[in-house]
Amino acid sequence: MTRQLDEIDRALLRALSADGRRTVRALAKSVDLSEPAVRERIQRLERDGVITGYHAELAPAQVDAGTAAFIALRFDAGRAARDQVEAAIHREPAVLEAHEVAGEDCFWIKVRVASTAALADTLDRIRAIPVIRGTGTTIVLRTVFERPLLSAESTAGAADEAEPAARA
Amino acid sequence: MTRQLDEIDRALLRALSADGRRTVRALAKSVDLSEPAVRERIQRLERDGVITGYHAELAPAQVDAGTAAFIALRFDAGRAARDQVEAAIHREPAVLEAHEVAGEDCFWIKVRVASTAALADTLDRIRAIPVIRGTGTTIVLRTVFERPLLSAESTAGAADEAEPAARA
DNA sequence: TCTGAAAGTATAGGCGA
DNA sequence: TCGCCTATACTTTCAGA
Repeated sequence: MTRQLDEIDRALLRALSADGRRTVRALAKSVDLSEPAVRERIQRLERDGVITGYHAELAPAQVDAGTAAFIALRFDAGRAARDQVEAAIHREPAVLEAHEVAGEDCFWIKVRVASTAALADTLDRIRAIPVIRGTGTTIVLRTVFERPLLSAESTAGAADEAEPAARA
Repeated sequence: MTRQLDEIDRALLRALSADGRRTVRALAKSVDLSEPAVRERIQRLERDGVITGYHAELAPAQVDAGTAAFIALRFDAGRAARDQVEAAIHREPAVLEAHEVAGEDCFWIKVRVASTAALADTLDRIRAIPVIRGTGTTIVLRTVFERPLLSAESTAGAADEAEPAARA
């Protein structure tokens, strides 16, 4: 059910990806359509699951999440074990991403915690999941950058898009 | 310059992290403060860099980003080489995250592209950066979940927070 | 904390491809 | 029929007392 997106849809997605609070009015101006037309499109993008939500981006260090790490997980074969691991890591608030990867490891997860001590605690709880057979932790010394999907796409032609956001 | 956040600030951050478009009115109701008081707090959180932006979340598969991979980069020692790599990968739209990590590898980056063919192209360009000495790619077979900071925190007490969002 | 003005959002009805 | 437009009613935000 992959909708076909035209250039206007993509421009709206780029704009909302960069600034999720941009007003319909501003969007309408930048794509040169009327407000109702733009609202229509955005609602369709939401309904069709192209836009899956809107979120504030927070500075990790300011919300007790200044320490990041990737953890590779190896665990017993079989769907039951995998489901158990998924449920357990989903319950850990520090785990922000979980990916099933090719290769020897089964999962790679990204965690953000307040300190290395907190990382140790999280790691202890993960190692305590019964089916887990091993973990490998890679500490992040510095996050160079993180950005949302599409935000780096060239705006090719439409010379708008500035930055930050700030409510209104 | 780490601001001290009280429980109300944290509740606001949780709410905006889960739904970046929630209105001041709704937020005010959920934390039981007046609207101006809440607006005040949010503006301060933005000014102080706790909230660094607002973004729409997009379904990767629908925007030519259905294939994810992590790439470990090894490159020449020294600040000049590092700066060069940073600049080069920042120019690659497919690179969504870049982290300097402890261990043998220098950087770990996360990429999202349309296909494995596109991944090969991206990888070629990265390998072509002069100072790069080696890469190691780990393909993501399936992303189990991804979530924003704070979104998994228990709402402890305030029984609100539902979901998706959708403009108004 | 409240109130009025300004800005933004939603809905309806009509036009043209 | 579908997508866009104009016009109007409504909600939210914001500044000053």
